[in-house]
Amino acid sequence: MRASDVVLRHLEAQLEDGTLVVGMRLPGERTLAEQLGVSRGSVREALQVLEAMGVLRRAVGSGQDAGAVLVAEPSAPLDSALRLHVATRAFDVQQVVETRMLLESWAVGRAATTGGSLDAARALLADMDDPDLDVRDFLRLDARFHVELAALSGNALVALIMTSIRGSIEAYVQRSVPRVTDWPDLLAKLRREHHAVLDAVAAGDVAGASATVVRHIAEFYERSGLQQPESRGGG
Amino acid sequence: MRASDVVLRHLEAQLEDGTLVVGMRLPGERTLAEQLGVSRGSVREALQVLEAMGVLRRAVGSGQDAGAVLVAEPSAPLDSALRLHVATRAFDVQQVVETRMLLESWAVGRAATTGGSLDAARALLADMDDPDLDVRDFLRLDARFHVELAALSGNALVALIMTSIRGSIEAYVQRSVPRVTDWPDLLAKLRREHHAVLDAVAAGDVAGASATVVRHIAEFYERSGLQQPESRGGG
DNA sequence: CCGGCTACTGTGGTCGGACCACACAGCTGG
DNA sequence: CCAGCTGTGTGGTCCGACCACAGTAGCCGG
Repeated sequence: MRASDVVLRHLEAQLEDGTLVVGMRLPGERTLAEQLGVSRGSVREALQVLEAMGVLRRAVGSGQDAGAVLVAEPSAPLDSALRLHVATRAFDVQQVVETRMLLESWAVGRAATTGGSLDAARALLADMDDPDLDVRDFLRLDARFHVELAALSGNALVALIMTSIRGSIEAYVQRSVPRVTDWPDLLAKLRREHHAVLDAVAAGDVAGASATVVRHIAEFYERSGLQQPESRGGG
Repeated sequence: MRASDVVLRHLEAQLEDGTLVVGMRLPGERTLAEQLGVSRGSVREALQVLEAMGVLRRAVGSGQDAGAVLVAEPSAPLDSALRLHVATRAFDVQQVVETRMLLESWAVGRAATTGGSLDAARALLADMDDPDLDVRDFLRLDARFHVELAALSGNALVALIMTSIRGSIEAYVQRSVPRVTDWPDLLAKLRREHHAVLDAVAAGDVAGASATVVRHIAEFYERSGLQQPESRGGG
């Protein structure tokens, strides 16, 4: 058992039994080290892992915001883990895209039945309708729009996985920009489809929303050269 | 920019451009520290994060297996991250179960169309048919069976998320054991349904496989008291 | 009495050095 | 030829020191 594992287990146990709750401040590194009988370096290694996992945030200085504060940022670890493992070629981009279609088609279908507020999504679409928008800015807004769609499902875990998936393939998408020959045409198509998806959600059309979003995603990846046409998923 | 971030970015960049590939050994901590102009402690903090992310494995001693070796264990980070964030109450168990139904129904549907070998899954079912099996051992085999189903979809990312989801709610499932009153009856039902799912997959019955597995999961969580009956997902 | 400047204190961030346990490689003596 | 010892490089751990930073308390001048 490594010393940093002792720290990790100690903190995880306190999280689980409610001794530590989100928003609370951890003791200082030196204090923690003395309490657990390990060196400050070992404490730091453990805290580094927890920070990477999105469980805490560290800040220097003094006052309320300083020190190690417990937070709940579950997207942080999934994001970097997916990115790292796409980098190690543990998955190919195609499987990631396939998973994205699966989750997103379910999410919009769910959103169509529950009927939360679509204001945020509509606002994003309005921003994206700006004809002077740079392609890369458009893609950034596009990512936020799709994450917003996932959030409308009401399932935080699905929304989180969607966010991470977008993040992990973000670099690939941005890199595909020069490969597309007719951006104006593609952008117009994407804008049409975005509105169609949101209209279907607003109308409560589950099947229509799901089908539209799957087609939308598949065709985008085909035209940007990131995916082979035959490998569609979702449903 | 923290010193450990310098190390992380350096290694991630080398992973991405193929300078580092899985199976390769990293330079020693002291060497890496000197190359990047940071202290060994900072290198260790970065390596600790990468190890938690399942990107490398560290071992003391000398020889081929010693040192920091690049691996691809994408399930490690998702597993601990999900567990940690369920502990911080960032998601409730119900959303996790809902996501599980979504992914697994898609996976068995996909398995029904692609038609890989079902031998491993059948072997697990044979083990689970042992009438002398302890309930907790049955649940362990059950977990492996469902992960195997997800793997049959051919999508490593979906299988991975499934594995992590199972891991994150494993403790809850095991804790529910005392609450179930009629285990023999429930076990018989689960066994019947497992065979039904696999038969549907073998027969290429996409809709049947998906519907069966969703019902199977939902009813298990209802009877074990982990989920409210009305919140079924999947599609 | 008030405002601004100035130490002071506690935080994380970083560094260098030292020592340990470990495991393999190679030498050495029987 | 083989057993055992020794050397070497690895990660694991600890210590002590210093830094930058950000609030806070207290001082000092107006």
